Amino acid sequence: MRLSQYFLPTLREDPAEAEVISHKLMLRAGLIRKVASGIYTYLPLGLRALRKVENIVREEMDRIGAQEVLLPLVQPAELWQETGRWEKYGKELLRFKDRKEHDFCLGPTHEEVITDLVRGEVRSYRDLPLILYQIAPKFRDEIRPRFGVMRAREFIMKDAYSFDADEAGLFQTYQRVYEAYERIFSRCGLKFKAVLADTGAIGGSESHEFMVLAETGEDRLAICSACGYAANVELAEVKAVYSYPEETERPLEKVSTPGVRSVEEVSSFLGVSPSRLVKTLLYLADGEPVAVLVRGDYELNEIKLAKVLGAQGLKMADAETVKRLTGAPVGFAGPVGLSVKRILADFSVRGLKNFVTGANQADVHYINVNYGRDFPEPGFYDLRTAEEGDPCPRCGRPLSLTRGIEVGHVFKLGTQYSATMGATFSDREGKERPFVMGCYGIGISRTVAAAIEQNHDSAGIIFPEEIAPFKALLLTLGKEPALMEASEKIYQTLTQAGVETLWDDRDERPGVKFKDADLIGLPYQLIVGKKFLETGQVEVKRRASGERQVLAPSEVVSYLGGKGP
RNA sequence: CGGGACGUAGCGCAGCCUGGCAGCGCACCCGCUUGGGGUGUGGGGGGUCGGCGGUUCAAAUCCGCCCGUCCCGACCA
Repeated sequence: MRLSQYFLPTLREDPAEAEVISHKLMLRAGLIRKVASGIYTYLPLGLRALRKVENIVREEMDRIGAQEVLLPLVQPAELWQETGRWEKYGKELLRFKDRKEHDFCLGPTHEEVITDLVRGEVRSYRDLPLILYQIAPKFRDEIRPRFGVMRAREFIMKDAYSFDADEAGLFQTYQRVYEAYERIFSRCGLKFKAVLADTGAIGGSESHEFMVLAETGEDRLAICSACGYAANVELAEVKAVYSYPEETERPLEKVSTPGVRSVEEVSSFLGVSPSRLVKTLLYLADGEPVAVLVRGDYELNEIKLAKVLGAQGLKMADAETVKRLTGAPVGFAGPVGLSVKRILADFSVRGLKNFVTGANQADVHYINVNYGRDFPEPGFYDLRTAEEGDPCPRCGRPLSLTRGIEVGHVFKLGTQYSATMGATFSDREGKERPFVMGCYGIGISRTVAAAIEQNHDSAGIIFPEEIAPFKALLLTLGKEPALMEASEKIYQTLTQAGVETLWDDRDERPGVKFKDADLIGLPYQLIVGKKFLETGQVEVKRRASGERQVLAPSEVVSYLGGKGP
């Protein structure tokens, strides 16, 4: 492709709307343009990168025997009503009516559609296992789209669904997909980690997330370098043992703490370490009030809490509810005399004596609080978020925390969709059984963004070779006929040899061409300029290392791995 | 949805407080110049100042409502 005719609008300056690096670079390098919040157009260069990722995914999915289909983006309400998700899914599901006033939605995921397809067509255990996948747009009306295509409302996803006869089959299929994912992200040139994950809204029994390691990632990961345990912190079990020195219980006492609410404030006001504070958090679990006690220096994990409570919907009590339950404004809740029926505590509170809590009264805290004496002993559970240095739940060595971008997610679904939708097959004995399902996603557009987040420098993108839109950029520096002729010849030769080459044949100064070259980040830059006129040699610069070497034009093709004539 | 910021040429911004000719840089078009890291120079085109309403002799500027965008928190590939 000749750059003089290629639709590649690059920007000199960072667009004001972009905050994270991948977003800035994708806009500046002419990969994407925004149409509305969370909705993007892919320009030719961006689309090529997207297609590279898609093709890797396609090859690896096909390799494990998965078959590609294309499911509709627009889906009828009836299917969603069958599984109950029409009501449960929430506002991310964009609903609308057609001209006949029938309800439809834009597909945020496709379990219903695929299960509907398979229940109609697959009758026998002989046809199993079956893995179907698609690479297609999804729409999720995210509350807050951000970071460009990293968290967009419309995005490209590969979603796969597996159907097995039994749990053992699902186990094997899950394993095969898991391994395919490892190959996919390795081939994309990414540093990633598969971690244990929560199953969230999709549901299911076991799940792993594939995380691209990056500082800007929205997820926190707990990793054990000793035994290889890796989990999203939202899930990571805390097995810490808390040993508190023996203390005699001192008399309960009220202290005046005017306007002092947060753990930090109380801690510095009373001159007591946050670990001697117990915060009382009020939640509504399916509408029922619950109080949760967590040591002041730890963070409550809402996912763990929801699981312990078996609650579908869990939300923090709003200021009014807090006032109603405690009789005090937010910031002064405590377990002593609290009229909430259910009180839970994190293990970190067990054994703690003479701690500080709110007194359910404005501007007052209690000191020397002891459970069992001042309020009934609560049930103790693992309710806090894992922290750096907590013992690994598997081997006990200290965990380290890092950040990641979720690019893939695999779930064991079991029979929850097939059973509710009546998707069954005949087993060997002729008995009807529900399919045992799995589902497997990859954010294609997010993978491109994550790759850029992980591979860039101050000058621009450094595309990993496998997903680069082109392999090489040929830069012609100058207008002399000899340069243009030689460049043309190199360009033709490379193209014919199957080396995807973009030729910067524009009438621009060298500086402009170099800046754009580094910005768009193709792996190789082939420079034909003054030195070529002097020596007849082409200078090859690797974008990643900056390493340069000179080659005769005839050597360039084989250097870049082109096919011979 | 709560909290914060912003909306002026394609992009990045100034002007607004204190109402009075709509500006700067980049990009774009024409000329000359230059030609290995965003060359220099001369000329030129491009604006419902987010929208609607109000105040005023006069509104980008003051007031009200609305829309949009971005950032921070609860969702997810």
